[in-house]
Amino acid sequence: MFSPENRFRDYLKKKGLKFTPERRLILKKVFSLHGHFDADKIYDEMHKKNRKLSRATIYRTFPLLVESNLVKETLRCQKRANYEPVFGYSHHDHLICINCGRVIEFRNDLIEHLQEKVCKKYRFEPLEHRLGIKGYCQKCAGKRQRR
Amino acid sequence: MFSPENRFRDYLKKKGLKFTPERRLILKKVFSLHGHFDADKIYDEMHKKNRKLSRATIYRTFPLLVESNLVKETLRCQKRANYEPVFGYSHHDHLICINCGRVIEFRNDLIEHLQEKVCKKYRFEPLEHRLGIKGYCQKCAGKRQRR
DNA sequence: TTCTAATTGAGAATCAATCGCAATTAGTAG
DNA sequence: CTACTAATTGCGATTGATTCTCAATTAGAA
Repeated sequence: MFSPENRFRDYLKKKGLKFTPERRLILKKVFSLHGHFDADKIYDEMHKKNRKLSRATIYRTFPLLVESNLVKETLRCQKRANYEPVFGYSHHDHLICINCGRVIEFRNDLIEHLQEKVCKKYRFEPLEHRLGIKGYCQKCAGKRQRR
Repeated sequence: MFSPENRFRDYLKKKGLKFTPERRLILKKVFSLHGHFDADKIYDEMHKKNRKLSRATIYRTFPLLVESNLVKETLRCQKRANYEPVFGYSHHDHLICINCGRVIEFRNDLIEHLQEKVCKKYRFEPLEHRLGIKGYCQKCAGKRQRR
């Protein structure tokens, strides 16, 4: 009963917006990629499959997906905005290579637990957190040494 | 003996670069602000004080300040790149109240340590990390309950 | 089936950041 | 101190991502 599409339809209806073929396609593509994506990625994938749709539509659809809590924007490492699905995926944090853009996902329960403790200490009620570590991945760190 | 300027001079000399008046001015401004800044902030501050210098020079100087470990780029959540000084400032993370905007700074060495361990595990060379927890501060959480 | 507000695509506009180039200059070597 | 040269500057043009404008189209309620 619960699927990204259902949630998206509900959200759109509640807002008086329409569930168009374009929005359905973008939604499907987003959830078929199983990972991070950006506007260009979606654009290219669509055009590869011969389904043309404009960049404007893609850029207009992303905020709706975020608002309906289906995806979230990740900490941006480069210039372009990057997203990842949240519906059906569990929480994790990121290592972001500032050279090649590679993103390594990790989950550390002890860190999560300590965050909760910090919140308790300050009587802070957490809703969401982001932990991003920027640096060089193994490959790029190696290349740097050799310079 | 150790000052941002000394460190910057050393860095520039080591790289065969020059310590120009423009670079000195930018450096001074950056460290007189005691907080986050971006290219436009520096540009405006300069022009307020009647010291004109071009945006290009500012954009060209920031990477040098980062490379010499005087400032760091914060993980960007908005469009424009944002920086903060590191020389003379100690690391901290943030609890951010999404209701009143209050920012609580905290430091937890165990979390820091665990982050290092994660990096080691993935052979990732960390340069900078940012942990932000969004939610409600004590005051605002209280108000919410009563609603 | 009708009607209307929402949506689309295409291209123009915007905004941050970078680049190319001619004129200038810091700082080293005499 | 002077000459020299590679680095630097400002300017304006350029790039690249994203947003906007607007006429034509369409989802979906009535």
